[in-house]
Amino acid sequence: MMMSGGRMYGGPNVLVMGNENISRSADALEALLSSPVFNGSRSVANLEEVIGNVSKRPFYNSFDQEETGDEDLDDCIHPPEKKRRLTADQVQFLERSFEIENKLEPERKIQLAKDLGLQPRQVAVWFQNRRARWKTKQLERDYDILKSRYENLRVDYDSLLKEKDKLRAEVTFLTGKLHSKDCDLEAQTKDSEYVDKKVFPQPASQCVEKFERGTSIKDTPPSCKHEDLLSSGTDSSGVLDEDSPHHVDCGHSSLDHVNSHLFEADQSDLSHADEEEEEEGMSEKLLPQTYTYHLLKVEDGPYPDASIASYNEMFAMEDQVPLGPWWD
DNA sequence: TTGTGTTTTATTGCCTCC
DNA sequence: GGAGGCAATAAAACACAA
Repeated sequence: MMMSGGRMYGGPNVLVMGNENISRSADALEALLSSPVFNGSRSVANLEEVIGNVSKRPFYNSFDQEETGDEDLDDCIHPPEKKRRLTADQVQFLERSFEIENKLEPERKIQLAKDLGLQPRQVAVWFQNRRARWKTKQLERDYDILKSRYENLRVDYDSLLKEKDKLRAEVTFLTGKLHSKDCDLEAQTKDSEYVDKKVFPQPASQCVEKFERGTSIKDTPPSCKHEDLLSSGTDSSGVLDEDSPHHVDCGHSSLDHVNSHLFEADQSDLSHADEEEEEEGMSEKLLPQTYTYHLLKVEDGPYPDASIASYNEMFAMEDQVPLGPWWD
């Protein structure tokens, strides 16, 4: 006999009717109704009405077994029966009932118990355990659904990542292509512009100097550094030797033959330019856009600082997306 | 046959609701 | 405070490989 929280339960098939031991009135009523005294001739007629084909096998747990008051007394003296499983028919009936409604009202419980030849308490316990099993299954289903969704998202993410890399490579490729084209075009433009018109906005030395002081270039490419450009062919005043092959645009031979002309440009333009620079504090502004472009491209590509920053940011941000199974 | 893992039935203790 | 639900757990029943 076990007591808990004011409740009293007999063994699986043992019922003790002592009122002082039954604290749950409903259980007491159920016990009374389930007892052989009140329900000794219980049949499965109602069950047959509902499911049609019911085994005529006697239910192990029913009280249809021949019992007498003496046997009840024996149950008090002898250890209780071991628990027995419900028959397939009982389980089937309970399952159908559960499908209709997974909660059990007292009337329904008593009716089911009657129909199945069980104690109401057994029916209640079966429903309780059945709800627990259903909940577990439901959790498993939910888990599978979430896992499946996660896998789908992961696949999507991976393909997007690949696409991103592909696009990035394409950008790099096209950028390089654009570069070389622009450089060639530039060279041609300069050839025709400076050679034909004999116009140059400022001396190359000034040009380089402005780059050094400029705000848009963090590091002048090593091969195009101020020192490199001035190391040979410059006099103490920083004026380039007219015979020296100085290439602002590194590696472009098309400009080689005009350099001497370019670096001999009138210094008067420079003084004016300096004034402008002082006024606006913008060294780049005084440089021909093409020079800016060429010096930048050597190391950073053809992007102004802002563009480079945003470009890098754009890709860096995506690379930081954490990914990992949430259930690990 | 037996050891072991799984399923089913039942109990216990706690909690919420009325 | 009683009734009933639920989570955790015990224990019997069952399945199955070795």
